[in-house]
Amino acid sequence: MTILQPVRGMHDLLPQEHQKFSYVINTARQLAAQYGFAEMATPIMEFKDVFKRTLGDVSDIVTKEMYEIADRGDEEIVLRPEGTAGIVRAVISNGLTQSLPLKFFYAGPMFRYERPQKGRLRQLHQIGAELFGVSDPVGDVEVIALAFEILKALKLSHRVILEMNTLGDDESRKRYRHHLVSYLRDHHAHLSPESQLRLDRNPLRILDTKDEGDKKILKGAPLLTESLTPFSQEIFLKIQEGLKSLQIPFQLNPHLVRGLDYYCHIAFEFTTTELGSQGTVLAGGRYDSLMATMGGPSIPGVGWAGGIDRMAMMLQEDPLLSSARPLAIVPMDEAFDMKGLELAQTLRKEGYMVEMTYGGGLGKRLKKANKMNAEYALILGEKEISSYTVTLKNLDTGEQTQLYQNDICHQLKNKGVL
RNA sequence: GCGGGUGUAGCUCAGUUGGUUAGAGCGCCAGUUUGUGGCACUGGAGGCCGUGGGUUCAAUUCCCAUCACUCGCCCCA
Repeated sequence: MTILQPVRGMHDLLPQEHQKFSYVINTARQLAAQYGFAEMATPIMEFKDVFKRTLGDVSDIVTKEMYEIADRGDEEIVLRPEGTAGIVRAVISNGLTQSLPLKFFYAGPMFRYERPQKGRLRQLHQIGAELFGVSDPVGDVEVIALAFEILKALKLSHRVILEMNTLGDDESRKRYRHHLVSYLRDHHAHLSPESQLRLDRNPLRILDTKDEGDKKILKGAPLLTESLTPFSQEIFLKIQEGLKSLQIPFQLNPHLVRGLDYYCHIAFEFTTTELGSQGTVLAGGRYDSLMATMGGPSIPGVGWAGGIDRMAMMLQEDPLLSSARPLAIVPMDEAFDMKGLELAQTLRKEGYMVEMTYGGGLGKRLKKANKMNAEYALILGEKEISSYTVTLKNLDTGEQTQLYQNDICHQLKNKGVL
């Protein structure tokens, strides 16, 4: 038990859980396609630089949460901690920027060296969508709409809240940072130690502190909205109007921020209270300067990433998820097993879900058929073989009928067995 | 990375004020039923009491460490 443990923060996805995973991914995949987001996949490993450039040298993700791989060469290689940087890198390295806009969807594992908790694994899984080359707020709305529809399709939309804020353009943010820092400096002594640190490094991050003392101080702090340029204000209003006209509910949260410099304008998060402190289910924003920061052309982008693990956890026992009931092939003796498997193959070709039963006599095999939740059993014994028939038994009612082996699919359909 | 909690059968959990063979329910296997399952009854298998060390005549129980999980912080999806 001890030695055979998985690596810390890595989980096995057993069938029951995997089913939920697949359900989340497939639902998202299907909707993304409908919205014109083309699925792509980038490598799980990237040069460290890809993330250093995009996430910045100071962010926690880069400074302490990356899995670095000992490469045989001297390259600094890491397991990707998030998806956007890899997509942007791929867009640049493959020269995809010739025809815009670009819309991409992805799903896959990410790795962060954090202390594990429920809903926070070291190997986490995300779905994500990115839209490049559209600076119009309608693009933001479309991207958010996709996220909302996915959550809705998963029946989670009424259990999450969409919180939104704007970070404005560079000028707005610069102005605001100045106001905020000068306000907080006056209260420096009363701030929490974390916030005191962030005051120099990343003052905007103080806004979403969980420290009660900090929160009190922040009540009197200047708001970002007050520093917004008219242009930034207009953009934010357009997004809000767009969401309203698509009937996507949202709440403004002036304290919602992003720590990274390339983020601008909209920042949004779908959050829940059902998962304890790991409440963010899906989050995103606009990152107009990211592509240029990485050394590509200056192309605006907006996108989001959603936590599959967290969404799967919120999924109720959905009847859609419970697997369909198979037909069970029940040879009465091992001598008829091969005959049974042939029958199984015939039926599978017609699209039936068929399970073989192995070992034991009729009683034991029916028991097994029952356990696999089969609706019908197809029994093959001495009598059946000699008369070229199969006994069809309804395992719910116990009712039995004889079918001819020839053209069995047709007879099954006549019996209403689909 | 910081602080708290937990770790006994496949699962959910009792229990041992330190003392021979550690229990229950569910699940699993078998039998009652060798051409008829579910239900019922009877029986059975399954535990280095997370791991390592210490204290002790004796540790699953007490102490320390460690690993994993978990709650909060940090951070984030």
